[in-house]
Amino acid sequence: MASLGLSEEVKFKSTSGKDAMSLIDFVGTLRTAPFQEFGKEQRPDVRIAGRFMGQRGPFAKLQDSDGKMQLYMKKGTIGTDETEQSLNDSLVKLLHIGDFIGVEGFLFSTQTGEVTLHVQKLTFLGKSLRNLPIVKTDKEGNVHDAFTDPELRYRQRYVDLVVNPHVREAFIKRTKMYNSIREFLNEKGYLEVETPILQPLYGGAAARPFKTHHNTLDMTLYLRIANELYLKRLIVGGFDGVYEFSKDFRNEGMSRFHNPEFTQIELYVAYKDYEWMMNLVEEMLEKVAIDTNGTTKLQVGDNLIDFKRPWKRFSMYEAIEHFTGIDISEMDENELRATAKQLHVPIDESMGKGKLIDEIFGEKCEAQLIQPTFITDYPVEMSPLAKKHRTKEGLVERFEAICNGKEICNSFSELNDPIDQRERFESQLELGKRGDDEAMVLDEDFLRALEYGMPPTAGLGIGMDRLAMVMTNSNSIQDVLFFPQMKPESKPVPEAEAEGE
RNA sequence: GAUCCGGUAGCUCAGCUGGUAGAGCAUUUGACUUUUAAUCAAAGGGUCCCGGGUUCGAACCCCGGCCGGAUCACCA
Repeated sequence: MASLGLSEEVKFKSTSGKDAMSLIDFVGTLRTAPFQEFGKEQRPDVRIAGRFMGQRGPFAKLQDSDGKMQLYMKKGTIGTDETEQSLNDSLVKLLHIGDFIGVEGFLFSTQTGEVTLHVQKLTFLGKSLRNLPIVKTDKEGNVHDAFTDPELRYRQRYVDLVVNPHVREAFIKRTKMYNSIREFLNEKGYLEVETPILQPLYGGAAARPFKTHHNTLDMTLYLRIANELYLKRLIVGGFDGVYEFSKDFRNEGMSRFHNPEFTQIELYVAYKDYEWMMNLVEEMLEKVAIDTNGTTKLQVGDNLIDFKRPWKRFSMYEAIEHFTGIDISEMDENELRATAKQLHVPIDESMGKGKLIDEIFGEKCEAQLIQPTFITDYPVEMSPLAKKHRTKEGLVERFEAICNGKEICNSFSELNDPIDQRERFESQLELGKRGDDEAMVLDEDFLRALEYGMPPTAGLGIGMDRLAMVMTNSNSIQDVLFFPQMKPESKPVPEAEAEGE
């Protein structure tokens, strides 16, 4: 904590007559970025504002949202008369790392060639009472005293963002990713929509929900686990293409790939199928890679991943045969069970045919798919909302894109046969009765919507956090969420409370 | 939920076999008005995560707990 009292600082400011420059003057005025390409000649009347980030002799660093700029604050030169100069010299001595100041002066290039603002006017704008961790980088690019403790970084993201430029860059990339997708979909004429987060029935995925209660209606509501069923209602309503960036909530385990709240984009387009959607995904994610990183080739961990079209496509059976040498396409449940055992895939007795196939794939194939790859044609048991395959018995028209060993999207030709959909829900209910707590619940209103008729539709869901991890080369979902979920800090009981009321 | 690792100054970390709590940066004061992580000098700064236990003596050993990370499990 700074020993300099805040009141002292404020008093100083109020007596120094430095309010002449209004705050408005710093809003929307020049930032540091335009000056980084500065040449040799001086450039007058430059005004910037930001955090004071330390001083050595007359040279100081100012940091704003674009980066850092050097200031030259020579004693006795800031201000128009001696009184002001003397006050400013005192103010400079009182500055603390993290304080906000506004400065005005002329730009010049120092002996070492660094673009520097020679400060002629100085305005105090805000006080920092806490010591920011000082991260320094030397000529070789080595980082000293980095602010690295993950717990502190996540709990105090504001500090992380101030002192770790790579962190803010990752979040800027995340936003670019959203913008890129919006631009792509809007250009195709699809409508960005919003649907309920509080839902009386949770559907569209298999997951345990968060449950809450509405007082006035006196009813249970769930935080959505997906928005699929609502977007399809909109397709029934006549929109040709709708999408939503959807914050979804799943009351399940946490890991470096799972946060209880996360974001998916879901897209539904009428009169299309999953083949068409595969092409859209390739085109869109290639663009996203370029828009976020300037290239289709991204270094992710140890892997160089190339989003350039076209991507490899495997059916799930082909993928399993490719990685295990076993053709399971004609096997019944008992043969699949034997095969899983032979491959040392952990299984249990409750697993049906579809689950066994999915398990073999997940265990033997998924992690080995590094380059973006489409896996198509999933078992019908795993996909109660997907349309049955037009030629392959027991399968649905579904694909996932796998990248860096993880699923990044899921898509199918949507089931638009209301009778089939009712049967699928009913078999989900059967699974539920047999103890599958992930089985979907039957949504009568959704079925009613389908009964009015839904055009053939292609649907897509992309895990935005997973995609952001790839696009920013992040190892944990926490690195692409500003405020990842954490347990509360344990606080010592304040003394006032300990003394009683 | 399981296993492993970690928690010491604002930050990054040392701390040996259990024996007075340490460094660098940051902060404060003074000098310096210069450059480019780190000028010099001095000073201040600690619930060693919490609670028990063992011991003459615990940051260190033991037990329990809290928080975090990794891996696994779970999660289509």
